[in-house]
Amino acid sequence: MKNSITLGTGTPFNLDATLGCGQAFRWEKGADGIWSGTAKGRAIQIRQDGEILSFTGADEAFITDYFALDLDLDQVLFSIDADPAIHRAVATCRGLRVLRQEPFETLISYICATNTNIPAVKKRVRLLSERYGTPLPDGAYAFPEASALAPCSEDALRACVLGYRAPYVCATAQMCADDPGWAARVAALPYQEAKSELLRFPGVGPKAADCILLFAFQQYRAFPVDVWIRRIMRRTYLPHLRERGGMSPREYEEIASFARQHFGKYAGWAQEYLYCVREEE
DNA sequence: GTCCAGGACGTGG
DNA sequence: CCACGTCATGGA
Repeated sequence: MKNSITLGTGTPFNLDATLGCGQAFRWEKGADGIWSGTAKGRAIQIRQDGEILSFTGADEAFITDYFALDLDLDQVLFSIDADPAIHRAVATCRGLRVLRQEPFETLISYICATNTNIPAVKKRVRLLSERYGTPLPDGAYAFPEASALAPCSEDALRACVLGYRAPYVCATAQMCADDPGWAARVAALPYQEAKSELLRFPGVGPKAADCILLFAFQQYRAFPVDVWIRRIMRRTYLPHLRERGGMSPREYEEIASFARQHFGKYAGWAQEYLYCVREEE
């Protein structure tokens, strides 16, 4: 590995938890302990040995930014540590960090992530990249630009096993290609307005919008509620919620606003720690 | 085979 | 406002 960063004791970091928790879909861990993946047009390999982070394909500034190593994690964890349940999650996954991902990739990825499971999302994103992304070293492919995805037919996208999501990806990619400033505009807005902007994209509902805001726009009050998080929140904090069933917009907002009140302005980080330790039953 | 998954959308009440 | 059915796909 060409480059390295030595993490101080004041910079807790857990590479496995960060790349394995399902926030990014383009990383794989090899048997040698090395994670291989792509981010923002780079093919990167990275491994962690205690305080030593070794990597190729990017410089120290890029790695520091992508993994948010410049953020005071201890202060974040202290602020969300509101009860025994989140305390346990933090103890288990300590060092998990919310990435700073690329907006268009995050937007399309979370449209592909509706009503499905993580392995299937990874396959869709991989196929989109291999077929419409720029080749990178070592047989990797960058996630395609909006201008590369926009001309695709619905059938071509359906062939990337997008299923019924194909027309959503098609229409959203065209909107982005026609409006290259969309991400900069969203980045400049406060949470609620930014969320309203994202909800204009076909295939983006409340949950996907919150994921995009959390993972690509550093809107840390965003609290995505999927079936896992709903289950955890019902079991731990909101026992009056129905046992199961779909989530109405009202219930989604009830859960998310409770989380913001309970965990504070870094509720999204709490969400990632809870999601990381999710269990069946 | 059945059930479920990082849900969103259209329709009818 | 709400409830409900539907939408492909793959893994358990």
